[in-house]
Formats: sequence, structure tokens, C-alpha cells
Amino acid sequence: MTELSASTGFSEAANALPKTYDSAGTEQRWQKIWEETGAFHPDPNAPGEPFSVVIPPPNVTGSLHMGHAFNTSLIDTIIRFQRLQGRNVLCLPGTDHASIAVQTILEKQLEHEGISLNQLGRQGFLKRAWSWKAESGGRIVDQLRRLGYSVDWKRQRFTLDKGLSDAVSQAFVLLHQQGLIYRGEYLVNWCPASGSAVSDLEVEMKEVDGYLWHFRYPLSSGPASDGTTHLEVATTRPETMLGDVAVAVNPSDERYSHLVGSLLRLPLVGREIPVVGDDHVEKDFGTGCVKVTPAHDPNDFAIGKRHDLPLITVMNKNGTMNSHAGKFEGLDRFDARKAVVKALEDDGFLVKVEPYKHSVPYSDRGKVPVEPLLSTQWFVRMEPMAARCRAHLAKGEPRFIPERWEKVYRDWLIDIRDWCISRQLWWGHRIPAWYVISETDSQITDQTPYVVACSEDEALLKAQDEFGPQSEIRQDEDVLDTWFSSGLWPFSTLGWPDSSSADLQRWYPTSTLVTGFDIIFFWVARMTMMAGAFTGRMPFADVYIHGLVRDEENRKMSKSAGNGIDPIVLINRYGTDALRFALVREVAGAGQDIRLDYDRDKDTSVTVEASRNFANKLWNATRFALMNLGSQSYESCNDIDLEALQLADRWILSRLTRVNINSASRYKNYSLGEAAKGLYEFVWNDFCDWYLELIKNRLNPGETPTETELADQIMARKVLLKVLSELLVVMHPLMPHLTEELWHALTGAPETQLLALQLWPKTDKTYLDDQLEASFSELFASIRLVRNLRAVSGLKPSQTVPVRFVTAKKSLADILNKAKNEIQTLTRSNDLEVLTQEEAELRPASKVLAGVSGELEVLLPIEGLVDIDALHSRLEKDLFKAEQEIKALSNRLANSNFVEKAPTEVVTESKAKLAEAEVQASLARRRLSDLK
RNA sequence: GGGCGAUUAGCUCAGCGGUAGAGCGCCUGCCUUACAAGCAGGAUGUCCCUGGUUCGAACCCUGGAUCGCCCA
Repeated sequence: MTELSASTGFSEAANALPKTYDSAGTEQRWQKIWEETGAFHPDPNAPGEPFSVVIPPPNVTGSLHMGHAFNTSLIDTIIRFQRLQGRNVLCLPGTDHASIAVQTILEKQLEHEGISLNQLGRQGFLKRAWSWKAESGGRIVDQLRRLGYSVDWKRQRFTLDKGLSDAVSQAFVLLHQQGLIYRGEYLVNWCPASGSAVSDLEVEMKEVDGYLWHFRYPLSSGPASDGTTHLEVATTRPETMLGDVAVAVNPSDERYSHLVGSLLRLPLVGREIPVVGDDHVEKDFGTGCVKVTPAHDPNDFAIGKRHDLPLITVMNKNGTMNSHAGKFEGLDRFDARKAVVKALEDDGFLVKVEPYKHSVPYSDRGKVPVEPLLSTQWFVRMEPMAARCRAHLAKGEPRFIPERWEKVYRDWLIDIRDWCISRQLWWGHRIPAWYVISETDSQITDQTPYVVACSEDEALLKAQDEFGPQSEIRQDEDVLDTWFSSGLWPFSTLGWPDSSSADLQRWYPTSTLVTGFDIIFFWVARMTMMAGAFTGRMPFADVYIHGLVRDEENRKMSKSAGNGIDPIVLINRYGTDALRFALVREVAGAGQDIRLDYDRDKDTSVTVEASRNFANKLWNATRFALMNLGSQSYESCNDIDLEALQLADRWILSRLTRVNINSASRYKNYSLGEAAKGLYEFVWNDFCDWYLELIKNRLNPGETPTETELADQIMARKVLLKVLSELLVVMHPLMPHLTEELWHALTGAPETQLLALQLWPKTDKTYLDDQLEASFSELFASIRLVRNLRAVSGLKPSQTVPVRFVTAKKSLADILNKAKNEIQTLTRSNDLEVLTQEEAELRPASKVLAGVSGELEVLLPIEGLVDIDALHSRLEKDLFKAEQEIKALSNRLANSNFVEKAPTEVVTESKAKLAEAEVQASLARRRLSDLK
């Protein structure tokens, strides 16, 4: 426990605190101290059960957005909690090179500057890319710091670091050795905008309004026996007809089956193409005849395979038509579409055009339709890797929270297609494959032999060994898909492939992965597959999946949509802790998206503002405590005699213990929103509204206090210290800066001693007292009743009044009697009595203010100066409510089915409620008649 | 075509078998020596529709509507 110079004087500390919480100064100061003291730089040899997290590395594409702030808030809350639990916590930060995204940004810049890629060259381009990385990465890391992220900056990694790049080469080599990586010519998703192949996951299907063009393909040998002269095909992509190699019909389609085997003459091109029968053709779709372009459509590619058809590619990689397109060569694919339609129409082959809604594959990054294109690429064989993941999943590894995401993950691992990993880009990990060029006259073709190795030297040795000492080699020009390196992140960052790495041994597998549902396939599944292949284990025990941050119109926030909110703007306005608390508090248990309100003109958010106000509430509660703690030593709060406590003390300690236990289990079980909401209620309602108000008198006993009063003051101070100091620890994961600041103010601990590294307060279940809490609920309701009565009848707030409570309920009378002093203060009463019904009857029946609630009647025996009408309507409302309840309850109890079948507790409870409502109604009736 | 969410107070969302809750907003009083970023009091709902199960349904089950997402 903290050493504290006994009487430094809390009031001095209080004087040092301004009236409102200044987030900016406080936050940056603690961020600096945390980092400089190495608070979050763990030693692998330190004691404590390990707990580790690798953060989802942000792309170095500019700056952070709200989604990162959200993810960060959740992770940091979790790891700070685990640290308070005494675990040896590593949270490893870093950034991702984001191959295609960064290259796109840079190419745009170059285009803007009028510099061509060829001019700049690969090396020149990479130089620019690295300087962009320095700038963007630096900005992102600064932003992460401003979120108060308790990560170990000394272990910060970047996916293109030496170590991580070596890991990528090693992984590639190993997969290749195992036959899981292969090279070959296949139809891939070609993004003409970025000039690269992309994976299936980087393609998004979009519904677009297009047309269905119907064309006539004539039979080349004249009319058939039944007089058929042509077949009609329908297509949404006329320009591809230049590459048609067949027309397919369903063999069971009576209209066409006899034509299977006949030849058609392809219009414009003149090529003879066969009619083939294929079961996959839908008879009911269009005309039932499908043009087959195997080199430009995945389905057609499959048909082509089945019928051994040739592949004719009619486009270049930049999306223009090539020499196979004849007179259309050089046209952009969309211009070619118009030209082809026009030509077919002119030649009389166009039958009709109908508007048609269909799905078009778009490139995620390039924002243009992808072109299925035949090209030679590198692939990872997915099925064996997925099978291993499925086997782990069957054992519950990893565990998904919320559970439903497990199904999403599992379904994707079934029927998985191979992963195209090569990208025709410069920024990224160059593929560690070298072609033996001496074998093929330095022309690299599909048949060129190659070697795969971790370095050029090693590759050369391999090549010479295999192809002779004269062998020359040249490295593949392409880079790897960014997700290839991201897949290694949980272990490459910890030192893999060096299995002797202390970090790897200590912290791998990691404990929890926290990420958005949008990258379950891209990232989570890739990590589990890679980890399975290289470490034999799943890379994390738990996967906590959260939703996305949406804007006020429920749109996903993104840079491209231009609706992103810069978290720093909100931090500047409200403080980091306020933003974090607001985000975490919004999280629902089921992992829904969260919607953040934001006024773009004013840069304000009422959600975050509410959290800022909450921070200020806690700030002022602590300030109040400091003003009232006198010379009470901080340590003394550990010495509390439960028996000697006042009821209010025992009540707040019961509440504190409860919130402590609940918070711990909620943090642990990823119910972070629940944790935040529970603490908000405890701080604001229980602690500030009730407890602090209840003890104000005891803290200020006046000029000449009695010995009892002094003892009572000390007691209140001790409890106040205990509650507040524990509360600050429990709140710390959610509002780290504020609580660190306040904890230091309260404990006087030196800056070298940090709240962030304290231990979670021990709970003592003997403090829990259900009955007392129930009694206090009744007490509070009674106080509210008096206040309501005062307000409704227009009494001045400053006016003190006598108060009479009348009740037949013993437990209630009991607590009211015991809390007389407090009630007087909280109701501005100068004279308080608790009476039985009989005692009340003996009083003169003068005109009094009266209200009823439950089995309690409140009388304020004063006359005049009150609003009788308001009081009257208030009582009538009470009566109406009571009567409604009586009706409902007696109906229920009159139902023999209910009495027989409902659990006895419920029946008893209903009877009790009915009795209570009846008392309330009769009280209200009597008071109403008194008023007349 | 298959699947998954959502639909509750003006707004944002909790609740998930025992006759509706929070924050914000709104109304009425208060500059009460921690906090006006505050205090006290108050109003506000065919819990999307439809059947069904049940003594009892916002909650469970059928069917449907609307919005959103994922996969093909």
C-alpha cells in the first residue's frame, strides 16, 4: 500500500484541483510518465500469469479514424483490467504497410505531380513510400499515444521491418516446401485501376442497373434440319463476345439439344464456335443459350475446362482491348462495349436490349469493376490449412465472443477457395522466388524454373546446385498480399521464427484478439491458418468481435465516404477519457455496431459530452472528498470496524463491494458496456447523489464537536477514503488518465508509483447486505416522496418544514427512525417524527400536506401558502394508479389457474402487492376527503 | 438463392417469461460553501405486425413487414 506522508493535508491537494477537470494537461502528462517510466514495458521473466494482446495494426494510409479509437478503447480497457489483476501483461503495438492502399495513394500523388512510375523506377518509388510511411506512421503512433494506449512502445513493430520481413520469407519458403504454395495460370480478379491481381476477398459484389443484350449467332453451315438458322444469346458484357469460343445449352433442353455439336459463326470475328451441352446452363434464364468466354468469366472458365475449349483473352491488363479484339483493339473495355453493340446492330445481329439489374464485381480498393483475367500468379492452397483450423475449432479454439461469429468463421473455412497472394505492386514484401533465367533466355514464362529461398544468396546456391554452376537468377517482380504478413502478426512480432525468443515463449499464444467483424476472413482466419501451419497452435485463446462505428445517418465511417470523424478533434474538445468512456459505454453485449452522434458544423457530440460531464462529476466528488478529509491518513481506511459503522457507511460499502464484483466479472467477460454503465450509475447515483449527501453533516460537525461527533467524523472520512480509492482503481480501465490523476491527489503517491500498476481491491463479501440495500431503497423513496410533495405544493426550497411519516410497516419505520438526521438534512425538515397509524390518529386533524407511496404516508403539518389544487390532483393521480394496480392484481389472483400454476413466490408477491396497493388507495382517499 | 442482425420514450440504446428502463432532449423550481459540465422534482411508450405456447409474453415459437450486413 502507498506510503503517504501522514498529514500532507488533503485540503492543500483540494486547493490544487481546479473546479473543472482539465483533460488536456492531465492526459498528456500521464501519457508521458507512463511511457518514460516503462510502466507498460513488461519483462518476460517477471512473475505473474501472462496476458498478451497484439493490436490490429493500423494501415499507414494517413491517420486514424473513429473505428481505431473504438478498437483501442476496448483493448486498452481489457489490458488495463488484466494488469490490475496482477497479470504480466504485454500489449504489442505496430502498424501495417497496407501494400495496395498505400501504393494507390502514392500513385495518385505522383499523377498529381506529373511524375510517371517508369520515370521514378522501383527504387525511387520505394524511397518515396518509406518517407510516406515515416510521416503517416508517425502521425498514427502519436494518435495512438493520445488515446492513452497502455502498449509497450519499445516493442513496436512494422510489417516491413527486417524481422517481420524475414518471417514472411521464412513462411513462404515453408509453405512452398509443404506444397501449400504454387504458381500457375488461372483466371484471377484483375483490378485495372491498380494494375494488379486481387484476392476474392477484395472483390465486392454490387447491384447495378445494366442491360441485357440479345444477339443472334448464325449456324455456320446453314439452316438445321428443323429450319433453325441461328441461336440467340443474352449477355450483360457484349465486349467479351470477341473472346467467345462456344455457346452452351442444357443438354436436356428440347429446344436446342439436337444442335449440340453444330457450329456457329461468331459475328464480327468470323470464328467458328461449337454448340456444347452443359448441365450447368439454366434453361429458364434468358434464351437458354449461353455464350462462353472462358478467359473472361469464372463460370465460362469452368465450362471451358469441362469441354476442353480454348482460352482467348481479348483484353490487356489496363482494361483496353488487345489484338484478339481485331478492329476494337486499343479501345477501353467500356468504349469497346458500345462499339461492339453498335457493330452488331449495324450488321443485324442485335435482337433486343432490355434493362437489367445484375451483380458486378468491384475492386474494393480501385473502385472499378474487376476483370476476370487469365494470368500467372502465386496461390496458397487453402483446404489443408482450413482443415486444421476446423479441427481446432471443434475443440473450441479460438473462442468467439459473441458466440455467433464462430459460425461465420466456420462457414468460411468450408469450401474455401485458394488464395491468390501475388500482387503486381512495388510496395510490400517481394516474393522470395527467383527464376533461373539462364534456362529460358531470360524470358520468364510459366515454364521457367524457379527456386524459393529466404535470401538471394541462398537462392543462387540452390539454383546452381540444381541447374548447374552457371545459373543466373532473377527475383520475381511481384509482392505479396498484405494479409500474408498480417497473418503472421501474432507470432512474427514476438520473434518467430526464432523459437527460442523469450517473448514468444512467454506470451505466445496470445490471450485475446479484439477486432471488428469486417475482417474475420481477411485477418482472423488468415492468422489462425498461418499459426496452425507454423506454430501448431491457435494464435489466441479468445476473439472478441466488435461492431463498426457508424455516423449519425447509420453509415459506416470511412475515409472514402468522407464521413469519418477525427478522434483527435473530439479528444481536444472533451478529453480522451470522455471519448473512450463514451465509446465503451455504447457497446452492447451482442457486439452491435455503435452509432456516434456528431455535429459536423460545431464538432460536437452529445454522447461524448455526457461522458465528459461524468468525468467532471468524478473529479468534483474527489475534490469534495479532499476538502473534507482533514488530516486523516490514507492508510487508515484499511482499518475499518464494520460493527462500529453507521448504516449509511455499511450501505455504501455493500454497494461498493457489489459494483467491484460485478465490474470485475464484466471486464473479464468482455461485457465492457455493462461495466461502464454499472460504474456510471454507482458513481453518480449511489456515491454522489446519496452517500456524499448523507455524510455531509458528519464530515462537518461544527465548531465544538462532541467526542462522539469527532469519532463519527473519522469514521465517515475512513469510509469515504476507502470507497473513493477503490472506486478509482475499478474505474481505471475505463478512464485511465482521470483516475490516475485523482488517485495521486488522494493518496499522495509519488509519480513513480502508478495506479495503472496497482492491484485490484480485494472484496470482502461480509460487506454485502441485501436487506440493508433494500431498506435504503425504501428510505430513498421516502425522501423523494417528501421532496415531491414540497415541489408539487410550491414550497420554497429554502423553507424548512416539519415532517411526519406514518406507516404500519415495521421495517420501514425502523430505517426511517435510524436515519432521522440524514432525512432532515435531505428534506429540509426541522422536526421529524415517525408514527404508527394509531399515533397519527391522536393528532389534531389540522390541514396538512399529505402524500402516499406504498404503505407510507407523509404529512407536512403546515398551513397556508401551499398549492392545494396541485396537491389534490397529485393525490388523485396516486389514487388512480393504486386503483389500476388493485384491479390488475385482483383479476390475476381471482384466476384460479394463476393461483394453482404460478410459482408460490409469485403468488405471495402478488398478494403482498395487492395489500400494499389497497393501503395506498385508502390513504389517498382519506387525504383527498381531508382536503375538501 | 442461403444465412445473420435490428425494429422498445422525441433521439441513441439497455432489458429478453411476472403489468416497461437509462443517458440525452423536454417541462417546473433552484447560483443549497464538490460539481450550472450542477441540484431537486416532473411528463413521455398499441415494446414493428400476426397468430400460437403459457396462469402470465417486450421477452419463447409460427408466419410476415421494414431496414442493414455477410455469403453465393
